[in-house]
Amino acid sequence: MGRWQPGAQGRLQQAAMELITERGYDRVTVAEIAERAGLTERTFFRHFADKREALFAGQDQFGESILAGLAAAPPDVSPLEAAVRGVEAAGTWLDDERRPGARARQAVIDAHPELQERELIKLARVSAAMAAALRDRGVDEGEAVLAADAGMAVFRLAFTRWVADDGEHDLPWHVRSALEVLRAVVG
Amino acid sequence: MGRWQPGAQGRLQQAAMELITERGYDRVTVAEIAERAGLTERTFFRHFADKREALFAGQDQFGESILAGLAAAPPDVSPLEAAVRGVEAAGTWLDDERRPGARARQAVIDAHPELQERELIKLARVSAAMAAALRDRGVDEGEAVLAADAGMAVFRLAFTRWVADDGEHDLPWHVRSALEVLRAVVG
DNA sequence: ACGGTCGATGTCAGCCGCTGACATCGGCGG
DNA sequence: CCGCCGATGTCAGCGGCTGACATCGACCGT
Repeated sequence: MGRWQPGAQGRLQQAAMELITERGYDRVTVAEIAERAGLTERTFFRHFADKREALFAGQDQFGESILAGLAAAPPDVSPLEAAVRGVEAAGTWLDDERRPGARARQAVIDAHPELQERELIKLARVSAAMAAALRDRGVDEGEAVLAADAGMAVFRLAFTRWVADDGEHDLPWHVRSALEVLRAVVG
Repeated sequence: MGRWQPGAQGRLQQAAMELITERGYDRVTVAEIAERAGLTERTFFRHFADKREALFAGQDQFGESILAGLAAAPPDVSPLEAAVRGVEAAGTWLDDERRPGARARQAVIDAHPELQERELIKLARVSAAMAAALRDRGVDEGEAVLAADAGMAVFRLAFTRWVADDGEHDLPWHVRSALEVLRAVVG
């Protein structure tokens, strides 16, 4: 056995989630999170760039699965369809097993503006990456940006409904459903 | 003449903008901003909730002009058209005279992630307010959200192009232009 | 004119997020 | 067995932000 318990980062994430759900984000200090994880405040900041980030680790995989899904779309589909294939792929990553965790996490985020800010910029960066990928496929700049933003808007509505949903439909289903709503609104 | 020079808030905003463009956001302290404005750090925080907010005061008017524009749209236009009328109205508020200021401000924001976060949540709140206004008009929940988000996406693209534009077109023109792009992408 | 209230500001102490610099110490390769 | 490496601890310190209390000119009513 090593000098340290393994899984420091995971323990920090879990401790953060627990304490924040118990007391609320701003009534928990980083030192307390670290203490519950058996570490020091300084070590917390070696694993996460700031306090908020402890709740957003793993989001990278989410963004990558979207980009992979977009890249896997045939070259002849429309830009919007390609973007939707991306968020649909993320929908298979967020399967039913992850729904309770996603729900709890979203409740925490919805209750704290500073966490909403962080989530928004993460989504905006994914959207920008989608737009860049579409441009690389030869899509015009403006169309790429709007297709990516529209795809992300579809995802957000789908995700909201999936989180509120009691297991009747999976996330890809909600994505397709939201896409139909978008078509009705714009078309 | 009063005990204090008038326009404290405006002086703080100007001082913040100057110092940040000179040195960059994170190399300026609130105490320095306050000092240049002839005030103390504590007073800064009586005018602004936090350091970032000094660069976002006046945004309320922007959001209100959007909502006013939306409310002024005839009841028989489509939800998306109503949302676009809103952002178009904001486009008349951001006239040619304000373009240099908007450009400088946007350059500062683009250079600092924490400011981007703040901008994103402000736009998200305006979008949520637009969606609520559309719901009040009798629009279905999902359609309202997507129409508002789509309208905001159109605005963001239009604003980006307007800022980069050398005065050839005004913002409402860019809004209509971006809307056509959206229709091409989704339709 | 006077006294009292009000409101914007100043002052001060203090918490917390976050960082740089340096020390510690077990694991592991040579 | 030695020495390097890497995760962690320790410590000092800055800057954002807040609560509590003091200050003092303006304004209002008498």
